[in-house]
Amino acid sequence: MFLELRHLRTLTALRDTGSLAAAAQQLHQTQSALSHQIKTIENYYSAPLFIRKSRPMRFTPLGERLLQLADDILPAVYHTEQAVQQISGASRGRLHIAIECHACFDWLIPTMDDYRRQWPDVELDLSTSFAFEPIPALSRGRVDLVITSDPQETPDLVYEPLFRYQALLALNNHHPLKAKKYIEPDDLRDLTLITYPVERSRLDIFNYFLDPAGVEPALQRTAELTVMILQLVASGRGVAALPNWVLTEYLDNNYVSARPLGKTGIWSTLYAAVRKSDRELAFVEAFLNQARDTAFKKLRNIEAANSV
Amino acid sequence: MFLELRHLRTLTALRDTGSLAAAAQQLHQTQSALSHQIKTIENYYSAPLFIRKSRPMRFTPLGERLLQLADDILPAVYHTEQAVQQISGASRGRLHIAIECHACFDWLIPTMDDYRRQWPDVELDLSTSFAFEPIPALSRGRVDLVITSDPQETPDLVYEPLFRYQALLALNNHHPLKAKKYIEPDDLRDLTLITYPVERSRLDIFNYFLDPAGVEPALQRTAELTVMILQLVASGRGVAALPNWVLTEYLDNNYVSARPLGKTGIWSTLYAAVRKSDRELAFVEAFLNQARDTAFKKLRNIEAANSV
DNA sequence: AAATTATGTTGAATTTTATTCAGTATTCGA
DNA sequence: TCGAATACTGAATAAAATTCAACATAATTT
Repeated sequence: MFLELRHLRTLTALRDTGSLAAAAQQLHQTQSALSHQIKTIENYYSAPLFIRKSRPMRFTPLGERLLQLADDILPAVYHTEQAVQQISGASRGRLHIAIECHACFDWLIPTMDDYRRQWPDVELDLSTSFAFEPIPALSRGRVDLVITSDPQETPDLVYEPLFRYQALLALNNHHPLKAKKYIEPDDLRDLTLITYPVERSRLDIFNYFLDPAGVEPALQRTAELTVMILQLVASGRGVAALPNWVLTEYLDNNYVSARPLGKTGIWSTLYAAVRKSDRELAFVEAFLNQARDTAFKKLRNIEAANSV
Repeated sequence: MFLELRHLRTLTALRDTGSLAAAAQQLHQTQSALSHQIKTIENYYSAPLFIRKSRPMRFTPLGERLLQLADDILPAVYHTEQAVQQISGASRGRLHIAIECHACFDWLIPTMDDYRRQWPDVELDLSTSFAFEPIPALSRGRVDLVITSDPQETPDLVYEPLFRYQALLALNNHHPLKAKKYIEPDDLRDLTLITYPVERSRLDIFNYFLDPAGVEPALQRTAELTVMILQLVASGRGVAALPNWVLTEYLDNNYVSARPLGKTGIWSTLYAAVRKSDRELAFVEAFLNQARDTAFKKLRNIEAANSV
C-alpha cells in the first residue's frame, strides 16, 4: 500500500546507471529529488536500499528484492501502456512543430524519426518560423509546439525545459586558438565570424560575449545552412559560434575543432512551448521526453569528445 | 511513464465494489478523490475507463486492459511488500496501545488478532487508561498509540481518524419505544439510563442530547462491562446509549433492539493518536488500516441489520 | 409523481507531497 | 591536497492529490 511504480523506476535507473546523478538525468529529475525519494523508502522500511560507500554500488537484500519486483512488473506495465495507447484515443493527435532556431534540425530530425516510430498515428509537421510569429500561432492553434530559447510568459502557454546547451566556437583543425583552453572576446578581433542570417540581436555570441566586451570581429559573413557554415570553418574561412549538440558528429570525425566561449562558457536552455491544455496529453509528453533523450545522448558524446 | 500503482488499486477497488462511493470507502478516501483520479486517467488517455450509465457498471476495453495489468502485477507487489518487511527492520517494533473508551474492546480485540497474524514481530500491548493520562504518556513514549474520540492539538502528535460511529439507544426487545423511528430527549424522562462509570462530562448522551434539551432520566445507574450493561438492558432494567459497533452482534442475535438518538443521530469520530515521528512507520500505518477495515466490516453489518 | 436518498461530477480551496534550490559534506581521481 | 563530481540536508517552492461545497443525476421511497 506504500510502493509506487515511481519508486521502482527510480531503483532500476539507479542500477542501470550506477549513480544517483546519472539516474536523475535519465529520469529527467534532479539528483536531489532522487535522494529524497530514496530516503523516503528507506525511512518507511527503516533500512537502507544500497550501500553507499562501495564502488560499484551494491544493493542491500532489501534493494535487491525491490529490484526483482521491478524487473517482474515494469515490462508488463510498459507493454500495457503501449497497448492501451492504441485502443484509446491517446495515440492519435496532431503535433505541428515550429522552430525558431536554425540549428535545431540537428537533434529535431532524429527526435522526430524516433518519435514517429513509437507514435505512428500522430500527425507530425514541422515549419520554420520565418514567415510568421510562432508564439501567437501557438496560442491560436495554428501550431502545437514551438521550440525556442527565450520563454515569454503567456497565460495560456507553458514552457517545458528540454535541455541546457553551450555555445562553442568552431575552429578549423589547424587554428592557433586551439592552443587555448577557452576563447576570450579579444581573440575574435582579427577573425571572420560566420553566422546564420538573422538579426544581430538574436545572436548570443554578440549579446553575451562580444558586445559586453566591446569587441567586433574583423569581418562577418552569413550562411543559411549548418553544413555550409561548417564547410567554411573547416576550410579556414572563419569561425562560428554553434550549439554544442550541432558539433558532436563533426568533432567526432575531426572535421573541425571547438572551444568554449569564456571561462564559464555561454550556456542557455532550450524550451518547448505548448498550450496549457495540451501539456498532459500522452503524445505531447512523449515527444518532450523523446527530445530530451535524443539531446541527452548527443550531448553525452560531446562531453566525451571534449574531454579528450 | 504515467501509470502508478495507486491508479491500478483504484481500478480494482472499483471493480470489486461496483461503485465509486464503495470503492472510496474501501480505500479510505473520499469518493470525490476517486472521481478526480479517474478523470485524470481518462484525460490522459482521452478515453473513458468505464460506462457510467449501466448497472452493474461495465468497463471499457481500456479499463479492462488496465484491470488485467492490475491483476497481473498487484499480487506480486503485495507479496514483495510482505517479504520486504521481513528482511527489513520494518516488521519489528513496539505498539503499546492505550484506550480511553470502554467499549473499544469490541473492535480492538478482533483488530489486534488480525494484526498480530500479519505482524507477528510487533510487540503489542494494550492498557486501559484509567490509572494515567494517556496523551502525556504518549508524548513521553510510555505508550505508542492512543484511541480517543476527542483530539486535542499537540505539537508532537497527530490524530489519525479511524471511523465515524453513531451512538444508539439500546432497548429491550419489547420496549414501547421500538415503535418510534428515532428517540427524542423527552422519551428518556421516565426511564433508567445505564452508563459506564465515568464522569458525566464524558458521556455524549448528556453532552449532545439530554442536556441541550434540559431533560434528566428518571434514574441513572452504572456498570463496568459492556456485557453487563447489555444484560441489564435485555432484561428490561433500563436503556443505554452505546456505539453502533458494539451492538452489531447483539442486534444480529435479537438480544436487544436499538434506535438512533434524535432525527440525525449522535455521530462522532474515533481517532488514533500517534507521535508524529511514528506516523509513517509501516507497522503503525498497517495497524491504522487494520482498525479501519475491522470497524468498517462491523459497521456494514449493522447498517444491514438496521435497515430490517 | 413528488420527495428523499444515494451517487457522481466539478471547480475552488486546502492540504499534502514532491521537487528544486542552496548550502554543505563527502568521495574520487589527478 | 586540490578541484571536480557526487551525495545529503533543510528550507522554500512548486506540483499534485485530497477535500469541501455546491450542484446534478439516478435510484428509492412514500
